[in-house]
Amino acid sequence: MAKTKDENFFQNVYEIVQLIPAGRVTSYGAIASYLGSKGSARMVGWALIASHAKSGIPAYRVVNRNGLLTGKQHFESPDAMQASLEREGVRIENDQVVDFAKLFWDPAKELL
DNA sequence: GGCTTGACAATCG
DNA sequence: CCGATTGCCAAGC
Repeated sequence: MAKTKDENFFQNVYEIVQLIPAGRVTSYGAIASYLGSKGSARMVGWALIASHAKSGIPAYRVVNRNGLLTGKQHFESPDAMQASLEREGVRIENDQVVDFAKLFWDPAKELL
């Protein structure tokens, strides 16, 4: 395996996303902050796009700060993200996670 | 090597 | 309350 420093950032994102418990969600900013690149939540989103090439990355558990399924458009189907979340017990309303504050999973705290 | 884009976030109007 | 703008950082062209 070619372990280049560049993949480090992506690898970190993949690991965190896979560590998200079912029925829970987190935000890009939280992951970015945990990685140290706080403020650059976009990088997390970019890594998630790359994660699409790799199976086993539940990217649907990652939503924006408002709990809005902004990235659903990047899935096979715009409804796949919501359907997957609802299947795990997460209720979605108007493309937004219900009780997002309760379901929010912060790696900096949970993985403390 | 520089400009553009982007699954965000925060602020301004 | 909602639309537009800026900041952030890395990848793509």
